[in-house]
Amino acid sequence: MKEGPDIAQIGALIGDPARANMLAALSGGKALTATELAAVGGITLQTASTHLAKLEAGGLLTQRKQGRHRYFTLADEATALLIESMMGFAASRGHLRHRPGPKEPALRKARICYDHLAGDYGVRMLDSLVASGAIDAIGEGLSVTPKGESRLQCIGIDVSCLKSSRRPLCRSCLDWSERRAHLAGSLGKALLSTFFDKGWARRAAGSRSVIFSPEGEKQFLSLFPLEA
Amino acid sequence: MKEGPDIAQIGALIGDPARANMLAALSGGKALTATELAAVGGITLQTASTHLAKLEAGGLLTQRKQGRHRYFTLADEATALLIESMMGFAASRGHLRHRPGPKEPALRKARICYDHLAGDYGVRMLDSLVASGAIDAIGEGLSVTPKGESRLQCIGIDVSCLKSSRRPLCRSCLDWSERRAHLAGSLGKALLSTFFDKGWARRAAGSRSVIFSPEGEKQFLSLFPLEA
DNA sequence: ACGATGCTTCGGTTACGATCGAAGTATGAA
DNA sequence: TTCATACTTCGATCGTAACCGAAGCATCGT
Repeated sequence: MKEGPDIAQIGALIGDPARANMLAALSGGKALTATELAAVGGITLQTASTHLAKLEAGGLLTQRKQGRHRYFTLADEATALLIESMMGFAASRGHLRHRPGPKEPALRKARICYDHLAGDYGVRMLDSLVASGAIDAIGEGLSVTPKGESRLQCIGIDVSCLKSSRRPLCRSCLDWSERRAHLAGSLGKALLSTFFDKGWARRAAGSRSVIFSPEGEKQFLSLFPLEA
Repeated sequence: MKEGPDIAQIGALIGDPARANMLAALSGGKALTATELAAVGGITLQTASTHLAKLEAGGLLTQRKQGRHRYFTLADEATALLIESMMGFAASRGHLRHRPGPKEPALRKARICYDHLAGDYGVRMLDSLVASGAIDAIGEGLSVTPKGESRLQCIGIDVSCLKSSRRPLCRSCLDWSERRAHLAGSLGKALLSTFFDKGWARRAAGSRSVIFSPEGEKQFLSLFPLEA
Protein backbone atom coordinates (compact mmCIF):
# COMPACT_ATOMS: atom_id res chain seq x y z
CA MET A 1 0.00 0.00 0.00
CA LYS A 2 2.36 2.67 -1.17
CA GLU A 3 -0.25 4.81 -2.76
CA GLY A 4 -1.31 8.34 -2.08
CA PRO A 5 -0.04 11.10 0.13
CA ASP A 6 1.44 10.52 3.54
CA ILE A 7 -0.99 11.54 6.25
CA ALA A 8 1.23 10.07 8.93
CA GLN A 9 3.89 12.74 8.56
CA ILE A 10 1.62 15.69 9.22
CA GLY A 11 -0.30 13.68 11.77
CA ALA A 12 2.91 13.09 13.68
CA LEU A 13 3.85 16.75 13.37
CA ILE A 14 0.57 17.82 14.91
CA GLY A 15 0.58 14.85 17.27
CA ASP A 16 3.13 16.19 19.72
CA PRO A 17 1.51 18.21 22.52
CA ALA A 18 4.12 20.95 22.47
CA ARG A 19 3.83 21.39 18.72
CA ALA A 20 0.04 21.22 18.84
CA ASN A 21 -0.04 24.01 21.40
CA MET A 22 2.21 26.12 19.24
CA LEU A 23 0.04 25.58 16.19
CA ALA A 24 -3.10 26.36 18.14
CA ALA A 25 -1.54 29.58 19.38
CA LEU A 26 -0.47 30.50 15.86
CA SER A 27 -3.95 29.88 14.52
CA GLY A 28 -4.74 33.12 16.29
CA GLY A 29 -3.19 34.57 13.13
CA LYS A 30 -0.55 36.65 14.85
CA ALA A 31 3.15 36.06 14.22
CA LEU A 32 4.96 34.86 17.34
CA THR A 33 8.63 34.59 18.22
CA ALA A 34 10.39 31.37 19.15
CA THR A 35 10.56 32.46 22.77
CA GLU A 36 6.83 33.12 22.95
CA LEU A 37 6.08 29.81 21.32
CA ALA A 38 8.35 28.01 23.76
CA ALA A 39 6.22 29.48 26.54
CA VAL A 40 2.90 28.32 25.10
CA GLY A 41 4.41 24.91 24.48
CA GLY A 42 5.66 24.70 28.03
CA ILE A 43 9.20 23.81 26.96
CA THR A 44 12.62 25.38 26.87
CA LEU A 45 13.86 27.48 24.04
CA GLN A 46 16.20 24.80 22.69
CA THR A 47 13.45 22.24 22.43
CA ALA A 48 11.11 24.74 20.84
CA SER A 49 13.74 25.54 18.27
CA THR A 50 13.97 21.96 17.07
CA HIS A 51 10.18 21.66 17.02
CA LEU A 52 9.84 24.80 14.95
CA ALA A 53 12.46 23.58 12.53
CA LYS A 54 10.49 20.38 12.02
CA LEU A 55 7.23 22.22 11.51
CA GLU A 56 8.87 24.47 8.97
CA ALA A 57 10.41 21.56 7.12
CA GLY A 58 6.98 19.95 7.06
CA GLY A 59 5.48 23.00 5.39
CA LEU A 60 3.24 24.02 8.25
CA LEU A 61 5.10 27.16 9.24
CA THR A 62 7.02 29.98 7.66
CA GLN A 63 9.43 32.24 9.45
CA ARG A 64 10.75 35.65 8.67
CA LYS A 65 13.59 37.16 10.60
CA GLN A 66 13.31 40.71 11.74
CA GLY A 67 16.30 42.03 13.56
CA ARG A 68 17.31 39.46 16.08
CA HIS A 69 13.81 38.06 16.34
CA ARG A 70 12.35 35.28 14.32
CA TYR A 71 8.65 35.52 13.71
CA PHE A 72 6.73 32.38 12.94
CA THR A 73 3.32 32.17 11.27
CA LEU A 74 1.20 29.39 9.86
CA ALA A 75 2.27 28.72 6.31
CA ASP A 76 -1.02 29.75 4.72
CA GLU A 77 -4.78 29.74 5.08
CA ALA A 78 -4.98 26.06 4.18
CA THR A 79 -2.91 25.25 7.24
CA ALA A 80 -5.14 27.37 9.42
CA LEU A 81 -8.20 25.64 8.04
CA LEU A 82 -6.67 22.24 8.75
CA ILE A 83 -5.87 23.13 12.35
CA GLU A 84 -9.31 24.59 12.91
CA SER A 85 -11.05 21.61 11.35
CA MET A 86 -9.01 19.26 13.54
CA MET A 87 -10.10 21.31 16.53
CA GLY A 88 -13.71 20.90 15.49
CA PHE A 89 -13.22 17.19 15.09
CA ALA A 90 -11.43 16.82 18.39
CA ALA A 91 -14.16 18.75 20.17
CA SER A 92 -16.83 16.56 18.61
CA ARG A 93 -15.07 13.49 20.02
CA GLY A 94 -14.71 15.03 23.45
CA HIS A 95 -10.94 15.30 23.31
CA LEU A 96 -10.51 18.29 25.54
CA ARG A 97 -7.18 19.52 26.59
CA HIS A 98 -7.70 19.14 30.29
CA ARG A 99 -11.00 18.94 32.04
CA PRO A 100 -14.28 19.79 30.37
CA GLY A 101 -15.07 22.17 33.21
CA PRO A 102 -16.24 25.75 32.85
CA LYS A 103 -13.21 26.63 30.68
CA GLU A 104 -12.65 30.10 29.39
CA PRO A 105 -16.05 31.65 28.85
CA ALA A 106 -14.48 34.65 27.16
CA LEU A 107 -12.94 32.33 24.58
CA ARG A 108 -16.25 30.71 23.79
CA LYS A 109 -17.88 34.10 23.48
CA ALA A 110 -15.54 35.70 20.95
CA ARG A 111 -12.12 34.78 19.71
CA ILE A 112 -9.87 35.07 16.69
CA CYS A 113 -9.71 32.23 14.21
CA TYR A 114 -6.73 32.97 11.96
CA ASP A 115 -7.97 36.41 10.92
CA HIS A 116 -11.71 36.42 11.48
CA LEU A 117 -14.22 36.30 14.31
CA ALA A 118 -15.20 32.97 15.87
CA GLY A 119 -17.08 31.78 18.93
CA ASP A 120 -20.63 32.66 19.92
CA TYR A 121 -20.37 36.13 18.39
CA GLY A 122 -18.90 34.83 15.15
CA VAL A 123 -21.70 32.32 14.74
CA ARG A 124 -24.29 34.94 15.64
CA MET A 125 -22.91 37.34 13.06
CA LEU A 126 -23.18 34.82 10.25
CA ASP A 127 -26.65 33.71 11.37
CA SER A 128 -27.84 37.27 11.38
CA LEU A 129 -26.36 38.06 7.97
CA VAL A 130 -28.08 35.03 6.52
CA ALA A 131 -31.39 35.71 8.25
CA SER A 132 -31.49 39.29 7.01
CA GLY A 133 -30.81 38.20 3.46
CA ALA A 134 -27.39 39.82 3.22
CA ILE A 135 -25.75 36.45 2.60
CA ASP A 136 -27.16 33.50 0.75
CA ALA A 137 -26.37 30.10 2.25
CA ILE A 138 -26.72 27.49 -0.44
CA GLY A 139 -25.73 24.05 0.64
CA GLU A 140 -22.31 24.46 2.20
CA GLY A 141 -21.44 27.66 0.39
CA LEU A 142 -21.98 31.31 1.05
CA SER A 143 -22.39 34.29 -1.27
CA VAL A 144 -23.13 37.96 -0.75
CA THR A 145 -26.40 39.25 -2.20
CA PRO A 146 -26.69 42.70 -3.84
CA LYS A 147 -28.71 43.75 -0.79
CA GLY A 148 -25.95 42.55 1.47
CA GLU A 149 -23.37 44.35 -0.60
CA SER A 150 -25.02 47.73 -0.02
CA ARG A 151 -25.56 46.95 3.64
CA LEU A 152 -21.89 46.12 4.13
CA GLN A 153 -21.03 49.35 2.32
CA CYS A 154 -22.78 51.24 5.15
CA ILE A 155 -20.56 49.54 7.72
CA GLY A 156 -17.60 50.65 5.67
CA ILE A 157 -16.69 47.56 3.70
CA ASP A 158 -16.20 47.69 -0.05
CA VAL A 159 -17.24 44.23 -1.22
CA SER A 160 -16.41 44.77 -4.88
CA CYS A 161 -12.89 45.63 -3.86
CA LEU A 162 -12.59 42.42 -1.84
CA LYS A 163 -13.90 40.43 -4.77
CA SER A 164 -10.91 41.33 -6.87
CA SER A 165 -8.53 39.51 -4.53
CA ARG A 166 -7.66 35.91 -5.21
CA ARG A 167 -8.82 34.75 -1.81
CA PRO A 168 -12.43 33.57 -1.61
CA LEU A 169 -14.81 36.26 -0.38
CA CYS A 170 -16.94 34.05 1.82
CA ARG A 171 -16.07 30.78 3.35
CA SER A 172 -17.71 28.95 6.17
CA CYS A 173 -15.50 27.71 8.96
CA LEU A 174 -16.65 25.19 11.54
CA ASP A 175 -16.57 26.58 15.03
CA TRP A 176 -15.29 24.12 17.62
CA SER A 177 -17.03 25.71 20.59
CA GLU A 178 -20.39 26.26 18.93
CA ARG A 179 -20.19 23.35 16.48
CA ARG A 180 -21.76 25.58 13.86
CA ALA A 181 -20.37 27.62 11.01
CA HIS A 182 -19.01 31.12 11.22
CA LEU A 183 -17.84 33.45 8.49
CA ALA A 184 -14.28 33.18 7.19
CA GLY A 185 -12.69 34.37 3.95
CA SER A 186 -11.71 37.91 3.05
CA LEU A 187 -15.10 39.26 4.13
CA GLY A 188 -14.72 37.67 7.55
CA LYS A 189 -11.33 39.28 7.86
CA ALA A 190 -12.61 42.68 6.71
CA LEU A 191 -15.45 42.63 9.22
CA LEU A 192 -13.16 41.86 12.13
CA SER A 193 -10.65 44.55 11.15
CA THR A 194 -13.51 47.01 10.95
CA PHE A 195 -14.51 46.18 14.52
CA PHE A 196 -10.94 46.77 15.61
CA ASP A 197 -10.68 50.02 13.64
CA LYS A 198 -13.86 51.39 15.13
CA GLY A 199 -12.61 50.58 18.60
CA TRP A 200 -15.50 48.20 19.21
CA ALA A 201 -13.19 45.37 20.16
CA ARG A 202 -9.56 44.50 20.81
CA ARG A 203 -7.43 41.42 21.21
CA ALA A 204 -6.73 40.15 24.71
CA ALA A 205 -3.09 40.14 25.69
CA GLY A 206 -1.78 36.57 25.52
CA SER A 207 -4.82 34.77 24.23
CA ARG A 208 -7.06 34.34 21.23
CA SER A 209 -9.93 36.04 23.01
CA VAL A 210 -11.54 39.12 21.50
CA ILE A 211 -12.83 41.61 24.04
CA PHE A 212 -15.65 43.97 23.15
CA SER A 213 -15.98 47.38 24.75
CA PRO A 214 -19.42 48.13 26.25
CA GLU A 215 -20.19 50.53 23.42
CA GLY A 216 -18.82 48.14 20.80
CA GLU A 217 -20.89 45.30 22.15
CA LYS A 218 -24.03 47.42 21.95
CA GLN A 219 -23.28 48.37 18.35
CA PHE A 220 -22.45 44.81 17.38
CA LEU A 221 -25.60 43.35 18.88
CA SER A 222 -27.86 45.92 17.24
CA LEU A 223 -26.07 45.47 13.91
CA PHE A 224 -26.44 41.68 14.00
CA PRO A 225 -29.71 40.93 15.79
CA LEU A 226 -30.85 37.38 16.33
CA GLU A 227 -33.71 36.40 14.11
CA ALA A 228 -37.04 36.83 15.86
CA MET B 1 -2.70 27.41 27.61
CA LYS B 2 -5.28 24.90 28.67
CA GLU B 3 -7.94 26.14 26.37
CA GLY B 4 -9.75 24.47 23.54
CA PRO B 5 -9.86 20.96 22.16
CA ASP B 6 -6.84 18.70 22.02
CA ILE B 7 -5.56 18.39 18.49
CA ALA B 8 -2.51 16.51 19.66
CA GLN B 9 -4.46 13.38 20.55
CA ILE B 10 -5.97 12.84 17.12
CA GLY B 11 -2.80 14.06 15.50
CA ALA B 12 -0.87 11.39 17.34
CA LEU B 13 -3.47 8.78 16.43
CA ILE B 14 -3.11 9.58 12.74
CA GLY B 15 0.62 10.16 13.12
CA ASP B 16 1.66 6.53 13.31
CA PRO B 17 2.38 5.07 9.85
CA ALA B 18 0.63 1.78 10.54
CA ARG B 19 -2.50 3.52 11.78
CA ALA B 20 -2.41 6.04 8.96
CA ASN B 21 -2.33 3.24 6.42
CA MET B 22 -5.27 1.58 8.07
CA LEU B 23 -7.28 4.78 8.06
CA ALA B 24 -6.41 5.44 4.44
CA ALA B 25 -7.56 1.95 3.53
CA LEU B 26 -10.78 2.40 5.46
CA SER B 27 -11.48 5.69 3.74
CA GLY B 28 -12.31 3.47 0.78
CA GLY B 29 -15.60 3.13 2.68
CA LYS B 30 -15.57 -0.65 2.92
CA ALA B 31 -15.55 -2.43 6.27
CA LEU B 32 -12.37 -4.42 6.82
CA THR B 33 -11.39 -7.07 9.34
CA ALA B 34 -8.53 -6.78 11.78
CA THR B 35 -6.50 -9.28 9.77
CA GLU B 36 -6.93 -7.32 6.56
CA LEU B 37 -6.01 -4.11 8.31
CA ALA B 38 -2.91 -5.72 9.79
CA ALA B 39 -1.86 -6.52 6.23
CA VAL B 40 -2.29 -2.98 4.91
CA GLY B 41 -0.46 -1.67 7.95
CA GLY B 42 2.38 -4.10 7.41
CA ILE B 43 2.27 -5.36 11.01
CA THR B 44 1.29 -8.47 12.90
CA LEU B 45 -2.19 -9.13 14.13
CA GLN B 46 -1.37 -8.44 17.76
CA THR B 47 0.04 -5.03 17.00
CA ALA B 48 -2.88 -4.21 14.76
CA SER B 49 -5.25 -5.14 17.52
CA THR B 50 -3.79 -2.62 19.92
CA HIS B 51 -3.78 0.04 17.23
CA LEU B 52 -7.40 -0.58 16.41
CA ALA B 53 -8.34 -0.40 20.06
CA LYS B 54 -6.67 2.98 20.32
CA LEU B 55 -8.36 4.28 17.20
CA GLU B 56 -11.72 3.14 18.49
CA ALA B 57 -11.14 4.70 21.90
CA GLY B 58 -10.23 7.91 20.09
CA GLY B 59 -13.53 7.91 18.26
CA LEU B 60 -12.12 7.41 14.78
CA LEU B 61 -13.39 3.89 14.25
CA THR B 62 -16.37 1.74 15.06
CA GLN B 63 -16.44 -2.01 14.98
CA ARG B 64 -19.23 -4.50 14.71
CA LYS B 65 -18.68 -8.15 15.26
CA GLN B 66 -20.13 -10.62 12.87
CA GLY B 67 -19.52 -14.24 13.68
CA ARG B 68 -15.90 -14.61 14.53
CA HIS B 69 -14.91 -11.61 12.45
CA ARG B 70 -14.68 -8.05 13.57
CA TYR B 71 -15.41 -5.47 10.91
CA PHE B 72 -13.98 -2.00 11.31
CA THR B 73 -15.21 1.15 9.59
CA LEU B 74 -14.50 4.83 9.94
CA ALA B 75 -16.70 6.25 12.68
CA ASP B 76 -18.67 8.58 10.41
CA GLU B 77 -18.50 10.88 7.44
CA ALA B 78 -16.77 13.58 9.46
CA THR B 79 -13.87 11.22 10.02
CA ALA B 80 -13.70 10.39 6.34
CA LEU B 81 -13.67 14.08 5.49
CA LEU B 82 -10.87 14.70 7.96
CA ILE B 83 -8.74 11.93 6.51
CA GLU B 84 -9.36 13.07 2.98
CA SER B 85 -8.63 16.70 3.79
CA MET B 86 -5.39 15.68 5.44
CA MET B 87 -4.51 13.77 2.30
CA GLY B 88 -5.15 16.88 0.26
CA PHE B 89 -2.99 18.91 2.58
CA ALA B 90 -0.21 16.35 2.62
CA ALA B 91 -0.22 16.17 -1.16
CA SER B 92 -0.04 19.96 -1.42
CA ARG B 93 3.08 19.92 0.76
CA GLY B 94 4.67 17.15 -1.25
CA HIS B 95 4.51 14.57 1.52
CA LEU B 96 4.24 11.47 -0.60
CA ARG B 97 4.30 8.05 0.86
CA HIS B 98 7.34 6.80 -0.98
CA ARG B 99 8.73 8.18 -4.17
CA PRO B 100 6.83 10.60 -6.38
CA GLY B 101 7.42 8.32 -9.36
CA PRO B 102 4.79 7.13 -11.80
CA LYS B 103 2.59 5.81 -8.97
CA GLU B 104 -0.70 4.14 -9.62
CA PRO B 105 -2.20 5.81 -12.66
CA ALA B 106 -5.42 3.85 -12.17
CA LEU B 107 -5.79 5.42 -8.76
CA ARG B 108 -5.41 8.91 -10.13
CA LYS B 109 -7.93 8.18 -12.83
CA ALA B 110 -10.81 6.94 -10.70
CA ARG B 111 -11.04 5.82 -7.11
CA ILE B 112 -13.41 5.62 -4.19
CA CYS B 113 -13.38 8.35 -1.60
CA TYR B 114 -15.47 7.02 1.31
CA ASP B 115 -18.57 6.37 -0.81
CA HIS B 116 -18.28 8.55 -3.88
CA LEU B 117 -16.15 8.90 -6.98
CA ALA B 118 -12.81 10.72 -6.84
CA GLY B 119 -9.80 11.18 -9.07
CA ASP B 120 -9.74 12.52 -12.62
CA TYR B 121 -13.16 11.09 -13.39
CA GLY B 122 -14.69 12.42 -10.20
CA VAL B 123 -13.44 15.92 -10.92
CA ARG B 124 -14.57 15.69 -14.52
CA MET B 125 -18.04 14.62 -13.46
CA LEU B 126 -18.50 17.63 -11.20
CA ASP B 127 -17.04 19.99 -13.79
CA SER B 128 -19.42 18.70 -16.39
CA LEU B 129 -22.45 18.91 -14.12
CA VAL B 130 -21.60 22.51 -13.31
CA ALA B 131 -20.86 23.46 -16.92
CA SER B 132 -24.16 22.01 -18.13
CA GLY B 133 -26.10 23.92 -15.49
CA ALA B 134 -27.21 20.86 -13.56
CA ILE B 135 -25.39 22.03 -10.47
CA ASP B 136 -24.90 25.58 -9.28
CA ALA B 137 -21.52 26.31 -7.74
CA ILE B 138 -21.87 29.33 -5.50
CA GLY B 139 -18.78 30.19 -3.59
CA GLU B 140 -17.72 26.96 -1.96
CA GLY B 141 -21.16 25.39 -2.01
CA LEU B 142 -23.07 23.30 -4.48
CA SER B 143 -26.78 22.95 -5.15
CA VAL B 144 -28.82 21.05 -7.71
CA THR B 145 -30.87 23.15 -10.14
CA PRO B 146 -34.39 22.13 -11.26
CA LYS B 147 -32.85 21.40 -14.64
CA GLY B 148 -30.26 19.17 -13.02
CA GLU B 149 -32.92 17.42 -11.01
CA SER B 150 -34.77 16.27 -14.11
CA ARG B 151 -31.54 15.32 -15.81
CA LEU B 152 -30.51 13.14 -12.87
CA GLN B 153 -33.96 11.59 -12.94
CA CYS B 154 -33.14 10.29 -16.43
CA ILE B 155 -30.03 8.57 -15.11
CA GLY B 156 -32.20 6.98 -12.49
CA ILE B 157 -31.61 9.12 -9.43
CA ASP B 158 -34.50 10.52 -7.44
CA VAL B 159 -33.13 13.78 -6.04
CA SER B 160 -36.21 14.68 -4.02
CA CYS B 161 -35.88 11.37 -2.23
CA LEU B 162 -32.25 12.06 -1.39
CA LYS B 163 -33.16 15.50 -0.11
CA SER B 164 -35.23 14.01 2.68
CA SER B 165 -32.20 12.38 4.28
CA ARG B 166 -30.31 14.25 6.96
CA ARG B 167 -27.04 14.04 5.11
CA PRO B 168 -26.25 17.01 2.86
CA LEU B 169 -27.17 16.42 -0.77
CA CYS B 170 -24.11 18.02 -2.33
CA ARG B 171 -20.77 18.61 -0.78
CA SER B 172 -17.51 19.40 -2.44
CA CYS B 173 -14.52 17.32 -1.44
CA LEU B 174 -10.96 18.30 -2.27
CA ASP B 175 -9.26 15.74 -4.45
CA TRP B 176 -5.66 15.07 -3.48
CA SER B 177 -4.53 13.86 -6.87
CA GLU B 178 -6.23 16.55 -8.93
CA ARG B 179 -6.17 19.29 -6.27
CA ARG B 180 -9.65 20.29 -7.36
CA ALA B 181 -13.10 19.57 -6.00
CA HIS B 182 -15.20 16.54 -6.73
CA LEU B 183 -18.76 15.74 -5.72
CA ALA B 184 -19.44 14.19 -2.32
CA GLY B 185 -22.60 14.00 -0.23
CA SER B 186 -25.59 11.74 -0.79
CA LEU B 187 -25.76 12.68 -4.47
CA GLY B 188 -22.14 11.70 -4.98
CA LYS B 189 -22.85 8.41 -3.33
CA ALA B 190 -26.00 7.82 -5.39
CA LEU B 191 -24.17 8.49 -8.64
CA LEU B 192 -21.41 6.04 -7.88
CA SER B 193 -23.84 3.30 -6.84
CA THR B 194 -25.70 3.85 -10.06
CA PHE B 195 -22.52 3.27 -12.03
CA PHE B 196 -21.97 0.05 -10.13
CA ASP B 197 -25.59 -1.06 -10.59
CA LYS B 198 -25.46 -0.47 -14.31
CA GLY B 199 -22.29 -2.48 -14.53
CA TRP B 200 -20.36 0.49 -15.86
CA ALA B 201 -17.71 0.15 -13.20
CA ARG B 202 -16.52 -2.04 -10.36
CA ARG B 203 -14.12 -1.84 -7.43
CA ALA B 204 -10.65 -3.27 -7.90
CA ALA B 205 -9.78 -6.12 -5.57
CA GLY B 206 -7.51 -4.84 -2.82
CA SER B 207 -7.40 -1.17 -3.65
CA ARG B 208 -9.43 1.99 -3.77
CA SER B 209 -9.31 2.04 -7.57
CA VAL B 210 -12.52 2.03 -9.56
CA ILE B 211 -12.30 0.22 -12.87
CA PHE B 212 -14.60 1.14 -15.74
CA SER B 213 -15.67 -1.38 -18.34
CA PRO B 214 -15.12 -0.28 -21.95
CA GLU B 215 -18.86 0.20 -22.42
CA GLY B 216 -19.23 1.93 -19.06
CA GLU B 217 -16.40 4.29 -19.86
CA LYS B 218 -18.04 5.23 -23.14
CA GLN B 219 -21.35 5.92 -21.42
CA PHE B 220 -19.70 7.90 -18.65
CA LEU B 221 -17.72 10.09 -21.00
CA SER B 222 -20.71 10.87 -23.18
CA LEU B 223 -22.86 11.56 -20.13
CA PHE B 224 -20.33 13.95 -18.64
CA PRO B 225 -18.58 15.66 -21.54
CA LEU B 226 -15.86 18.21 -20.96
CA GLU B 227 -17.00 21.74 -21.68
CA ALA B 228 -16.08 22.78 -25.19
C1' DA C 1 34.90 46.75 21.57
C1' DC C 2 31.79 44.72 24.89
C1' DG C 3 27.97 42.65 26.84
C1' DA C 4 23.11 41.40 26.26
C1' DT C 5 19.48 39.21 23.85
C1' DG C 6 17.42 35.76 20.61
C1' DC C 7 18.03 31.67 18.70
C1' DT C 8 20.48 27.28 16.92
C1' DT C 9 23.37 23.17 17.34
C1' DC C 10 25.56 19.44 19.95
C1' DG C 11 25.66 15.66 23.19
C1' DG C 12 23.72 12.66 26.31
C1' DT C 13 19.77 11.05 29.04
C1' DT C 14 15.27 9.41 29.49
C1' DA C 15 10.74 7.89 28.62
C1' DC C 16 7.20 6.46 25.84
C1' DG C 17 5.15 3.58 22.56
C1' DA C 18 5.49 0.43 18.62
C1' DT C 19 6.57 -4.11 18.02
C1' DC C 20 6.28 -9.18 18.39
C1' DG C 21 6.23 -14.00 20.84
C1' DA C 22 3.43 -16.50 23.60
C1' DA C 23 -0.57 -17.46 26.01
C1' DG C 24 -5.59 -16.68 26.60
C1' DT C 25 -10.63 -16.08 24.93
C1' DA C 26 -14.39 -16.54 21.69
C1' DT C 27 -16.79 -18.35 17.68
C1' DG C 28 -17.47 -21.70 14.21
C1' DA C 29 -16.75 -26.29 11.93
C1' DA C 30 -16.17 -31.39 12.03
C1' DT D 1 -15.46 -33.12 21.97
C1' DT D 2 -11.90 -31.54 19.38
C1' DC D 3 -9.65 -28.70 16.26
C1' DA D 4 -9.28 -24.40 13.60
C1' DT D 5 -9.87 -19.59 12.89
C1' DA D 6 -10.19 -14.72 14.49
C1' DC D 7 -8.87 -11.84 17.69
C1' DT D 8 -7.23 -9.93 22.42
C1' DT D 9 -4.13 -9.55 26.37
C1' DC D 10 0.35 -10.06 28.62
C1' DG D 11 5.21 -9.42 28.98
C1' DA D 12 9.45 -7.98 27.38
C1' DT D 13 12.45 -5.73 23.99
C1' DC D 14 13.99 -2.05 21.43
C1' DG D 15 14.20 2.38 18.78
C1' DT D 16 13.03 6.76 18.33
C1' DA D 17 12.22 11.24 19.59
C1' DA D 18 11.37 14.61 23.18
C1' DC D 19 13.96 16.92 26.37
C1' DC D 20 17.45 19.91 28.63
C1' DG D 21 22.39 21.73 29.76
C1' DA D 22 26.02 23.76 27.60
C1' DA D 23 28.27 25.84 24.01
C1' DG D 24 28.14 28.33 19.56
C1' DC D 25 26.36 32.14 16.23
C1' DA D 26 24.12 36.21 15.04
C1' DT D 27 22.20 40.76 15.83
C1' DC D 28 21.44 44.80 18.48
C1' DG D 29 22.57 48.52 21.89
C1' DT D 30 25.94 51.27 23.99
